[in-house]
Amino acid sequence: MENKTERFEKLLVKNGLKRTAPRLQVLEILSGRDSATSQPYLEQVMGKDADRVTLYRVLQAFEEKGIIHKVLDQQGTANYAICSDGCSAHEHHDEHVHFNCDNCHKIYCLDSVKIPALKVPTGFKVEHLNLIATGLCANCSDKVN
Amino acid sequence: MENKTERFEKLLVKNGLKRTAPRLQVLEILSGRDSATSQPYLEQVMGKDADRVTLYRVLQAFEEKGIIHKVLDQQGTANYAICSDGCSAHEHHDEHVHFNCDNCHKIYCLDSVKIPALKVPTGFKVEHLNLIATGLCANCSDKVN
DNA sequence: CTATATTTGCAACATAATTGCATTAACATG
DNA sequence: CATGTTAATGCAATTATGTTGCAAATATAG
Repeated sequence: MENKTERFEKLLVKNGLKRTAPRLQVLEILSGRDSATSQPYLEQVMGKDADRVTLYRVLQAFEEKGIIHKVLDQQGTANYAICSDGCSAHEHHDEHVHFNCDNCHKIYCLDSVKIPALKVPTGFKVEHLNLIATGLCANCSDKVN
Repeated sequence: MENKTERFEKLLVKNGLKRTAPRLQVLEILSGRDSATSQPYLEQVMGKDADRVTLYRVLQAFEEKGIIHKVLDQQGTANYAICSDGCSAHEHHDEHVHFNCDNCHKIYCLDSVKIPALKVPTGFKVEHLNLIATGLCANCSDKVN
């Protein structure tokens, strides 16, 4: 099996980004979680390993290259998840539903749930659809009920 | 025909809010626009008529009472629109699609477009759905093409 | 008109994001 | 593997955004 870090390094190179510590660290963290990761959380986990500004820039670069995608939760906080294959600098294909749990506040990418096509008024040209469901995730609905 | 300001005053009273200048002004501005209005825009338009803090509080009060609803655009900026009838302090019924124009950045409430029901993985309990479409609005797709 | 409770505006504070720039590190090249 | 070039980082300073406490002002019930 291919080494994870190795995969990340290739991913960076493929996108013309240098293989630096903060970038690899961000990829490690994001890949180790089952839900999207908030900017504040990343900041906290990275601690003094990287400057706050660097984190902003890493995330921005990754998003531009299509390595990660941003999801805003109901509070407007940015959350990031690694894109599935098929995203690129010019096109994001993250049109799956996101689920924002009211209890644990995690954001899940429901890759299996596609957003249904939509009929909009004449004149409007839909480019992307962004659907966020809120409620209780599988974990929390167990615990709460 | 009933006077607009009069209607707003009733709306405030009905919700136990006092009929103050900043509140009426916010309602005037919001009602005079065909799309949701961003917090920064409101701040700018109100200028020195009301303090920034007052605006925050007015918007917060209105949202709590179900007079307006908040929509976050793709940048995470708060935008506000007057609720259609049927919203109250305890329940918002703004589950229509919002359209965020990439060109003019306006946010339209597509009241006529309902969000289709969704099939989510076992365990997830959906409470609310929030669908934002991006692309070109009717105005801009005219001009651009 | 007056008493009372809300609401406002100000000031201070707290948090989040952005920019410019000098230093450092990656890596292509010879 | 030394080194020049370019990209990336970290720091400091700035700007933007949001929050809190409190005194003064104002809406409205009586």
